[in-house]
Amino acid sequence: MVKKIESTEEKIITSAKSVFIRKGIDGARMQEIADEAGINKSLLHYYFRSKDKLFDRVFSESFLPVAKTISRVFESSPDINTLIEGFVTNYIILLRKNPHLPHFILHELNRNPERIVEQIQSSNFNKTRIVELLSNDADANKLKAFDPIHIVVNIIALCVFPFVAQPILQGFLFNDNEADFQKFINERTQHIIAFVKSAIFINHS
Amino acid sequence: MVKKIESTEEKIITSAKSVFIRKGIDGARMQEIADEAGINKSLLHYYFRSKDKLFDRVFSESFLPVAKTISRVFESSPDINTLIEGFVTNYIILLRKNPHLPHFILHELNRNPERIVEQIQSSNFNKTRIVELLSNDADANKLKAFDPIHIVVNIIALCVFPFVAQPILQGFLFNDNEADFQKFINERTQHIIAFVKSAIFINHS
DNA sequence: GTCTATAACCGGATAGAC
DNA sequence: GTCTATCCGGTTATAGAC
Repeated sequence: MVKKIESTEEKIITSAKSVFIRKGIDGARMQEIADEAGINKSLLHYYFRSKDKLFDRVFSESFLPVAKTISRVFESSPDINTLIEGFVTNYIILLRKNPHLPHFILHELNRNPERIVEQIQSSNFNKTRIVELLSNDADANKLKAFDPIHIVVNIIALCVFPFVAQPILQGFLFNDNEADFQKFINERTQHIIAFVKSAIFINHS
Repeated sequence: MVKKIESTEEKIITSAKSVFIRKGIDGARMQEIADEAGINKSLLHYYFRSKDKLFDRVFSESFLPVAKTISRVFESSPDINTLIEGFVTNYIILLRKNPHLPHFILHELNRNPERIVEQIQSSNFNKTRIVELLSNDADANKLKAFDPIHIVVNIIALCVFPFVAQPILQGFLFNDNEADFQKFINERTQHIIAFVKSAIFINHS
């Protein structure tokens, strides 16, 4: 592992990500971002001019990898089985690396939906792909007659929700035991794949 | 419908709910709450002393009905079928009435988990109930061998996620067409019930 | 590019008249 | 109980030296 020397700009982005994701744009303080980056507060303005512009940069850089990952799996899967396994596996890996990302994105989306309309467009996500895949297998009588759109939402919901709701699940279900929650997350990929297949395939073992 | 005359205190609570739920505690402005209630800003402090205390009141009043609804269904269901149907039906009704509530609760939970530990306790939610129900039917060989905890999380995720992610789903999947999204939500109760049953029951039609 | 000092602003909270 | 006026702390943003 090479000890990477970060430029000032990179240091700012790194710490800004950390602070914005934890506190949201309103809760974040420029001072805290500066402190965490080990630089002076006014340098933030020198590099990014305003809090809003810094936030925009952080949001894009956070959102894009997620959209890319989803998009890539959807594009490259030849059948519905591969799609489910690939999507859940890769998405959970991504979420484990960035557990607070879904909450951050959902929060800022709700606060300011316009901010990311163009981000969605630019990620050229092809939603018809899964509909195609599901339709093919449905024609072959292997699938139950569920609406493909609901199935897509289900798969994403099953992956994302535990991360968004970590505090409440940990409190309610695991008596605030973080280790038990992590164990739960570790089992999650296999569980979701089995659960979804069991739901949608006819005569699934 | 009786035209209810709200006291000043009630008017404040009503508008504070609306503003806090839309903006979060950090984004909310006392001035905006006062404007929406049609009263003077300093009256907020006369009635609730501080923004934090006002927020606490709003949060309890928002969170409790949700906890109560969940708790009631869990307690009163004699078997797993009734539980799934009752839970999904009642929960979606609740969410349709308060579409921004999940996002609000999840956001404030992430920002400040301690704030509601006591709320969770006071709702005396009995999590062992569903485990019992699932274990009984599992013994009777009617159920597949899924971990009950995952199933509980799955059901909640399938209900809650579309509401938390409304802007992103509407943008991605429905080309920003609100009516299409509402149609999707209308189908949701029946879909989730069918999907979950199909996943967990052996030889489900 | 980086720092110190400070301006400009905003928002929660209070004082006090009515 | 309700209002107007004001305070005061904190936060973003800028000016200017180095």
